[in-house]
Amino acid sequence: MAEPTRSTPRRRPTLADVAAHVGVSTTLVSLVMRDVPGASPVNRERIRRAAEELGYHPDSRAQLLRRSRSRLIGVVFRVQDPFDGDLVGGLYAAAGDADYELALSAVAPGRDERRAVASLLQDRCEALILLAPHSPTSFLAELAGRMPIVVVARSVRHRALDVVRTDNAAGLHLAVDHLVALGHSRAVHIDGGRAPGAAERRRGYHEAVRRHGLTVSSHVLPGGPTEDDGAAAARAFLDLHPRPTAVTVFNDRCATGVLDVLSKAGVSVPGQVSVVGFDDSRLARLSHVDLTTVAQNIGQMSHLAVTRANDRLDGTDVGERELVVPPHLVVRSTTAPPTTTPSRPAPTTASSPEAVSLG
Amino acid sequence: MAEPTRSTPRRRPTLADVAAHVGVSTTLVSLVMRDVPGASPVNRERIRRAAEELGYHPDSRAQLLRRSRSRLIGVVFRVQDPFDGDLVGGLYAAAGDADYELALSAVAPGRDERRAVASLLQDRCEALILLAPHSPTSFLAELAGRMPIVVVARSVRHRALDVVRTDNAAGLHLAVDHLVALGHSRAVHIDGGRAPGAAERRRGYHEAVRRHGLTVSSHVLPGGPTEDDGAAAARAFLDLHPRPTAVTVFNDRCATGVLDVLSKAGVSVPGQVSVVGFDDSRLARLSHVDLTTVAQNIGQMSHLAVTRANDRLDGTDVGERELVVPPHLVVRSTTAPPTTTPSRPAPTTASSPEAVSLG
DNA sequence: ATGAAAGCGCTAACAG
DNA sequence: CTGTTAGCGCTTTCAT
Repeated sequence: MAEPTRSTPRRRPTLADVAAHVGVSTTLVSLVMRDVPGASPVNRERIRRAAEELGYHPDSRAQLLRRSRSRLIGVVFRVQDPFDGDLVGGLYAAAGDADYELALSAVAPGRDERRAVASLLQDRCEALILLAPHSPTSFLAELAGRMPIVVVARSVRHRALDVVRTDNAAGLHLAVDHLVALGHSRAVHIDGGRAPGAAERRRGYHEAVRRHGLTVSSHVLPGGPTEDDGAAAARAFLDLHPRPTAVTVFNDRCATGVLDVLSKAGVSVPGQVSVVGFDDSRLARLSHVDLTTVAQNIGQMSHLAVTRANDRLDGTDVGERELVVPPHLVVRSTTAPPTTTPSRPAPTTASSPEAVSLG
Repeated sequence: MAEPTRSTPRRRPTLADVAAHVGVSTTLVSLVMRDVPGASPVNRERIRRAAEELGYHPDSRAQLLRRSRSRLIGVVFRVQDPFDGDLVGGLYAAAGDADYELALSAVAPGRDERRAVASLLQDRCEALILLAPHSPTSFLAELAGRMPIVVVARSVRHRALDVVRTDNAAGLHLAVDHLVALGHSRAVHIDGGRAPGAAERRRGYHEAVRRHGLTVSSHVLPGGPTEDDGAAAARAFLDLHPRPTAVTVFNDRCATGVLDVLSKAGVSVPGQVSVVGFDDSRLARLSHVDLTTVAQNIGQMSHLAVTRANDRLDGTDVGERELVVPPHLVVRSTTAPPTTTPSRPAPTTASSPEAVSLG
């Protein structure tokens, strides 16, 4: 009878154990475990079998210590953020393709970015990918003096930092174009406050609105990145007069808060108001939310981030430090043509006669 | 002029570099860096300064390789799950207190639990904490033959596995007690299907309902762990006749879906229907959701998981393999007394005269 | 195709 | 208080 409840597991087997078990040198075992040529098929097979039997797993610490390169990329992410979660998924895939391992370090309550980075520094990562970091640029720049740093989803302008981000302004162009094409002429943007990307999205909204000659529509309601921010903004929205028929929102989380308040207030979406989000997060895809939204290309962003880190490590000469990825619009069920004919521009507010121009 | 854009960062400094820079032995530097006694204040200071100046960070791979113990605990978590996110936060805190480091390995689309575990196995973790794993028990048991395994938030019964979980049944007792105290007598439970914990919560609901002598109320509507599941269940709920005045839901995500559909259907919460969730996730705390819910004690669960791993590693004799943590009720704004007087028990269904007993 | 030996950066004896 | 030495488990020359 075996003793499966043994509380002191035996020492983990080493290369030498496997070698001794088969009766060959550690060198040979090393070759086989790494799948590199230089061992006879016979030995290869015997060694494989022995490793399996002993439950041998190579010790990555020792490997890393010995190898010239660690092929390890550190990733700092916010353990609570769904968008970061998606990105991490993409990064795993991209890293695998480029033959890198990932070391994850979370930012959580009680664990700030500095700590997350410090732990990665000790792990011998060759480069760092930081997801939407909020550390001061000076800190990021200092880091970049040590190793390649790729910042994702935050726009930092520094000659030593690589950035991969979505073209936020373009995203709002898409959103506004869509609304205008549906026939909307009175829109409002609920912004993201000081959140990363908020300024660009706000700017994109203004540009698009101006381009279409919408006049009264340039309202921006203060919002923020969270559901609560959206809920608060929606309450302000309900007081607007005349009430816009369309609203673009900083991100999906915020949009969710907006939708909830509208729903509770008896305002139908998209019947009375059309809503467009940003991110195409899991949230937006939920069947009962089914939010029209601007999708960030997570796969491509992940791929670019890893590739850029790799290029830096290889010393490949890359051009731009900033990689801007175009988003695309995902039309779902929160947008539709406005039902009421747009009321005439209130004489109190509007000065321009061409209130609606369909682009 | 410095060259801050230098694309080939210099080799990272080693203990020997620092030692040479100060003119002492590596041993002394090692002592100082680890904050252990045995160096003169003068040298201590000089070494600290030199390390800082050179930007020295100890190489954790080498440390781990040399030390007898790694004091590293591996954590497998679902990168998408908000509850796992909370737990990871708690685990960092608990690990810090017990002087352990955490190695994170994510389960993501394209990266299953086996891979997540395999990578941890190579990292020389001494023990593994698995958050709500879905691997077969046989796999977990096999793992437990190698090293201590602590399973969190899933009930696995195996003599080699430690489990830390919430008392799910007790949670539903709390929920039902609360509803009954408010005066409800017709309730329904939207369950979690095959999700971990769902069966226990369902059982807890039934027990509580029976204990209170509620008769008609034993309905259970099929649901699931996601918002979509909740939305679907809510649509079924709306068709119920007579409509229950209270509903307990498998978890907060599912409850969110329920709330949304009710809201869109013009059913007021808590006016016409009271809703209780489970988890006390961030979702529940959002001001516009403000969900009454059963809170899992994340801090304690994290603490227990780390402590248990530690005890196993120390060979401390621990009793129970299963640690069951009591939840508590957080009353927010989705529960209130029923407004309509409970309709008399329909003679067709009810046989018991004491339809409502207030505990 | 295979093996012997050196050494990655660090810590743990053991001297002094 | 400080230095010397050995070796953690592995990969890498360099032999054979």
